[in-house]
Amino acid sequence: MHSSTITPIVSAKERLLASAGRLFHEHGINATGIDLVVRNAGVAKASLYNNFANKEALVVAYLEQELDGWIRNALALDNPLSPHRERIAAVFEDLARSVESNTFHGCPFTNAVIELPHCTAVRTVTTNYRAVVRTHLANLTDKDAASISTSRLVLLYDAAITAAKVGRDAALVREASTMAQELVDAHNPGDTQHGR
Amino acid sequence: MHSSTITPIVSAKERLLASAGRLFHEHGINATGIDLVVRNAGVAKASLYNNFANKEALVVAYLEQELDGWIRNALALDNPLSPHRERIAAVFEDLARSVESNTFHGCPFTNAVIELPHCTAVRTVTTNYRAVVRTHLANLTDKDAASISTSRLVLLYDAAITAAKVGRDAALVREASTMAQELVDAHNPGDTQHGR
DNA sequence: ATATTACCAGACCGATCGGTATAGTGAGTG
DNA sequence: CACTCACTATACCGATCGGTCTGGTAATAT
Repeated sequence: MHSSTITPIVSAKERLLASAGRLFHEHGINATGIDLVVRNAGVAKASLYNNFANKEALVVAYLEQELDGWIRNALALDNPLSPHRERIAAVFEDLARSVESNTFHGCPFTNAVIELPHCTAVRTVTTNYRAVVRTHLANLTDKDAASISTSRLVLLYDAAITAAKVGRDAALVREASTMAQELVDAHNPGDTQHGR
Repeated sequence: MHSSTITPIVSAKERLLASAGRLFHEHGINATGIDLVVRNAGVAKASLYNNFANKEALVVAYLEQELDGWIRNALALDNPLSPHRERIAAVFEDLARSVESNTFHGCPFTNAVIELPHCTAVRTVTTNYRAVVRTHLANLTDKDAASISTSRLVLLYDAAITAAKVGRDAALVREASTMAQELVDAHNPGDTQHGR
């Protein structure tokens, strides 16, 4: 296929992924039937099975898309010239904002693992996601990814998401943010330290 | 009904709740059909609908049973004569053990909220559960339930559970435990303080 | 001109879902 | 004895599930 190919404005595959992204995330994976995904995408059912082997493959593609989005968002939020504590705070602040605007429906990976506890493909993508989060948090503090304080940041991020989704408590999210900043401060007594 | 009534060794309702407890928790609520619950309980389908209005009512009863079990377990684990930090550590240690023995399938309330995001009855029981947890953690440190450090303990408990279920990482659970103990120590400089 | 490709519309499939209805059993009570 | 009550067993219901199949259209490639 050459670059001159026009094809539809957006391909059936893209529309399906966009539809799956909305529906799976807002209403859950098991509660979202294939027919609904297809109708919502404005696409023929056959187009789904031309692009994905089955529903599970669609779910995995959806999660990979979410992982990609997480990375993009994380990089967009980060200012490498800011002090460590501010870079960390930005991560939590983004979460707190989405809780308050009621656009938060939980971590797509956690939700997927809970909805499909025996699906190994889901576990694999989720493991990738968690590694990415850990690495990113480590980068924000210029710490080795294996360090104890990185584990603590991961824990606080887990906590904030659960408190947001299950507890519906933005104050808890902000408290987690405070804890994370204190953690960074404790390891960087010089305060206004900068990233790479 | 007099006390002389024998009835079956265990009633159909009890067997249904036991069956639901196992299946909902291990395989998820949506993945567990009514027929399976009934068969696993060794009970007639009609007996289910004689005791519960519908599946949702069974789910709520299951969660109430889990809440009851959580409280009983928490009290059994607690030694009010131990120092605060040990009382807190016991909560996390119990969690870490169940992760390592692969008997941990996540928080039933978190799982239910994610599986049935639009069910208000599930939200209600879950809110109760979270209040119970908060109060218990506050009691373990003799702190006012509204205090900041109680919020932090709640966050660390959320974190430990998520790290266990999604991250499958007992080391993270233990790290959360350490953080909780440090938190208690910081607020109780006299160390070997005792409860009520 | 022809073959291929990507797509749409929708009928259709067997399986399973939550839930109901029918019929019968066995122990406890008046 | 008749009656109730909790229970079992199973057939059945409409709806929906994930997935397949047929048939047709429009654009591209050779």
